[in-house]
Amino acid sequence: MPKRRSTSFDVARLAGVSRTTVSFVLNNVPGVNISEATRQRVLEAARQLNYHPNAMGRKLVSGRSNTLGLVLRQSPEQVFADAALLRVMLGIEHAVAQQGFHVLLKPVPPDDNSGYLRLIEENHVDGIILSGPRQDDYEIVTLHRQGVPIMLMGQLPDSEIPFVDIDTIASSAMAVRHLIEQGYRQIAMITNASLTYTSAQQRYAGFRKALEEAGIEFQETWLREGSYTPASGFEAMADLLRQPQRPRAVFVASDVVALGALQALKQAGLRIPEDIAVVGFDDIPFAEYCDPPLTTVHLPAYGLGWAAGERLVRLVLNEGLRETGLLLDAKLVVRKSSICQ
Amino acid sequence: MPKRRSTSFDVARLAGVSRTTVSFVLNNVPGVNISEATRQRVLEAARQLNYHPNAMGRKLVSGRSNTLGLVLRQSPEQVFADAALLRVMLGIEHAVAQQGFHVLLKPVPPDDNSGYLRLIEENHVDGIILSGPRQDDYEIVTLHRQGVPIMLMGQLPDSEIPFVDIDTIASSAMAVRHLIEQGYRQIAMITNASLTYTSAQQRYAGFRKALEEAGIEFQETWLREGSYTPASGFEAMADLLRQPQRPRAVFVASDVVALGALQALKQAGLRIPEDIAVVGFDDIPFAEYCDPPLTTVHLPAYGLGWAAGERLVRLVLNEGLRETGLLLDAKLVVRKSSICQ
DNA sequence: CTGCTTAAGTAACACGTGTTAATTTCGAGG
DNA sequence: CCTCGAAATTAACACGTGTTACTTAAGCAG
Repeated sequence: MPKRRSTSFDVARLAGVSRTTVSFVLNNVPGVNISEATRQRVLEAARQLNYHPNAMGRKLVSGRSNTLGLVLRQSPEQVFADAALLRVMLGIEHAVAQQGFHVLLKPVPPDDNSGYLRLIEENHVDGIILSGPRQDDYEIVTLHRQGVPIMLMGQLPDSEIPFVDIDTIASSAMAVRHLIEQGYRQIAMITNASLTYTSAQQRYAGFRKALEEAGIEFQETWLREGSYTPASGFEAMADLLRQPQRPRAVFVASDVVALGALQALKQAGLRIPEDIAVVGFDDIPFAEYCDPPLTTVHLPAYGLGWAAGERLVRLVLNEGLRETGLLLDAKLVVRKSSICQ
Repeated sequence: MPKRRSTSFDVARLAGVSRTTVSFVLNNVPGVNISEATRQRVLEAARQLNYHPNAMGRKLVSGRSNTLGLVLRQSPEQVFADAALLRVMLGIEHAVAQQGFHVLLKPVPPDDNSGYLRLIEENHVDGIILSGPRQDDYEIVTLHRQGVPIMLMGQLPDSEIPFVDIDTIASSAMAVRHLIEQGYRQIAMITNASLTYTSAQQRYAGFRKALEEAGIEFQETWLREGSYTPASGFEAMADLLRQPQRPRAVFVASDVVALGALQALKQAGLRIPEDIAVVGFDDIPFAEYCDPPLTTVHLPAYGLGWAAGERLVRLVLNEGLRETGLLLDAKLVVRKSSICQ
């Protein structure tokens, strides 16, 4: 039971060569000549000592930590409610693990704008994936200017920072178009979050776009703001039902919020979709098991994470990107909540 | 715009002292005498150069990385379905961040038993939090024997490895007792996972215990195995309903699985809780917004994470633990699915 | 045998820090 | 003026690796 971890020096001594040779052999350095005999001797010695190069020493000299920071700017409540986040994380991890990178988790509450600076100041991470970027986040712009590799999940208007996102406007327009094709024309909307968030704005824009294309005029009184939680959806929907004129369909720009909205509808004694149709957004795992199953826009969460990770690694390795932004396609998943038989 | 990060050497030069003095001042080393004048000069120089000690160098010499690995042994599907995981993660992060530690995310599929060995072999992390330990996971036992700090989330029978968990047997017994107190005596169970998992076994044991205490004899035909997903719950419940004799209540040992079960009940035209009562486990955020809202055992996910993180840090810092295992209390959340008016 | 080229291997430096042991400074007591 | 001890500061080593420049051995043509 060897207490001390064995170093490259130990391997060198056992193999009867220099430490340099060990490094050459184990890293397969190209353009260096090592005889097959010594190569085998080194490999055998390394195996025998169960040698694994210490990451620290390696990092120190290479200047790279082979670690990426995943920074979550959402508040704890939002994080809890974000069912897609886990899939995003797995996507990131699988993508970067292939290149030998690791993922460091760093939640930073919205009111703390410098909490993640240390990660790169102290060289803890080589780059940052920022989930839920906020418009007033100047630090991230500064960081990007200084050349720190950054990948946004979601977009930040008027910035040159690379990002990965879905084509939100097109996707939400697709969802609303689906309702229109089903014959609905009196359509309300509940947003996923306050309209100060980029993503909320875009989902709203798609809604407006689809209405416009169909020549349907928008009812200002049929817009409500959700805020990530089922509770907010419940409130918004209850408030909507108090309006003199009741919409025939609702586009709720978040499945989580839609869960609350569904409950409000049931409490009001309304049938779905007979009395009022509902379409959500995100396709959380439970959307399929709602009552009724929820028609929604499938967010390719795993793919988003994968793309973000893969692209950030390219940035760190200085391989460059073809285009700054990448927009993935979302698909509409039609279930019972919007199909009036 | 200084391209190169400034080092402690730069600070030393600017302050006109040696690098050693800089280290002493910035680390507030006790028992060393530094005149107030030079102390201020060093601090000012550090501020002026925006100096932050490079984590690599620090780690190399201290032998500690100040990073903990969060290893997820569940399959991707399980991870997706595990709604509590995010709260656990946040709990861990908040607890260890207070002590200056970071969290590295490392999903390791069940069929890969050595994927996380590198994390500690290469000294990437100082300790490991293992979520979803498996019985056949010999590596973790070996690691523990070698003195690697490890904290389990969940228990591993016949092992001395420190763990954090809820008192699962008591908690699930509490849930079943609640049903019994409501007057139900014909109670079926759907497990959260295959009974090869410790957690599934314990939840089942609690079920049996509550029945026994109430003098109710157990019906072998009323037990079904779920496997983390709503789909598995749907199947299990549908199969249960095919039995000649129908139970009057069901204890589903996972809210996620329960969602599928609920749907199966509705498709069969049964009313909840009038025809059949349902109690879940975990209290996922959506349990409150099911139809009907689900009675369930509230898993203190954030607290579990926090405790695991805090205790692992103690292990890493060699502060020792009072007891190997820590059992947190879970609470029953009574909602409509089990209250027949 | 000489001179040149190539294969094989290594000494030495760099990375940025923490820490021990040694050195210098300085004031006071004799 | 000398000495001694405490206060203040630093030289030097350690951590474990990657990499450059250099040395040695060997092969081969002339």
